[in-house]
Amino acid sequence: MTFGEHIRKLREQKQLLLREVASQMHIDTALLSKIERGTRIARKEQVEALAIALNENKNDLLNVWMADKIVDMIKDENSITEILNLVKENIKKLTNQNE
Amino acid sequence: MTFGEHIRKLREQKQLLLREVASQMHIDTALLSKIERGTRIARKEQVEALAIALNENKNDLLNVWMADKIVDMIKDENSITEILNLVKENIKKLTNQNE
DNA sequence: TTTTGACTTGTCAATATTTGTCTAATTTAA
DNA sequence: TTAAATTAGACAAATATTGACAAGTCAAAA
Repeated sequence: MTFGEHIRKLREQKQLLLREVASQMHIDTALLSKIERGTRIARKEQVEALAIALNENKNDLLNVWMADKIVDMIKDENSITEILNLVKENIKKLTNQNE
Repeated sequence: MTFGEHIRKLREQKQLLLREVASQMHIDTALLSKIERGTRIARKEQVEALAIALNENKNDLLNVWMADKIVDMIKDENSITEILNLVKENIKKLTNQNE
C-alpha cells in the first residue's frame, strides 16, 4: 500500500473530509488530494502534521512515507533486489562503524 | 563502500587521473573530485559516462550509485530495517500486479 | 626551497525542480 | 438537479541542483 492510499484509508475510516484535514495541516485541499493520490509527494513536516491531524503514530507514518519514496526511486529499475542488498550491506557497514 | 569510494578505487586501479576521466565525461575535474568524495551526487548520465570512461559495466555501476542514494536517504533514520521491509513488501505487491 | 602537477574547496550564476495556491473542472451523494 | 467534495491544470514563487571558475592544499620532483 502506497503512502497516499494509506492515509486516505485512515482519513476515511475516521470520516474526515479532505478540507478538514488539509485545514489542520495548513495546506490547500487540492494539495492533500494530490498527496493522497500520489501525484505529489508530501514533505516531512506535512507527514508530521498529518499524523497529528489523523491522530496516528508519527514514526509509523514517517516510515510508510519514507518507504514510499524509496519505492518510487527504484520501482522502474531492473535489479531492485540487487540494489536493496547493496543498501543493506552498506547500512550494516555504517552502523558497525559506530561500535 | 559508497559510490564515490567505489569509483575512486576503480580509477586508481586503472591508474587514471581525475582530469583524464573527467575530460572523457565532459565535466570539470573539480566536479568529479566532489563526486568521488561524496560531496556531490552524480547524475545518471554522468554515471553512464563514467562507466564508459572506466570501462566498467554500466548497470553494475548504476546499481551502486542508486544504492548509495538510498543509503543517503535513510542512514539517519531510526527504523531502517522496518523501512526496508516496507519497501520490499510494496515492491513485491507492485511486481505481482504485472502477472 | 621553488616549482609542478594532482587534487580539493568555496562560491556563484544559471538552470531545473518543487512548492503551494488559485481557478475551473469533475465526481459524488442527497 | 443541486450542492458539496474532490480533482486537474496552470502558474508564480521558493528551493535545490548544476557546472564552472578561481583559489587553495599537498606531495614530490627539480
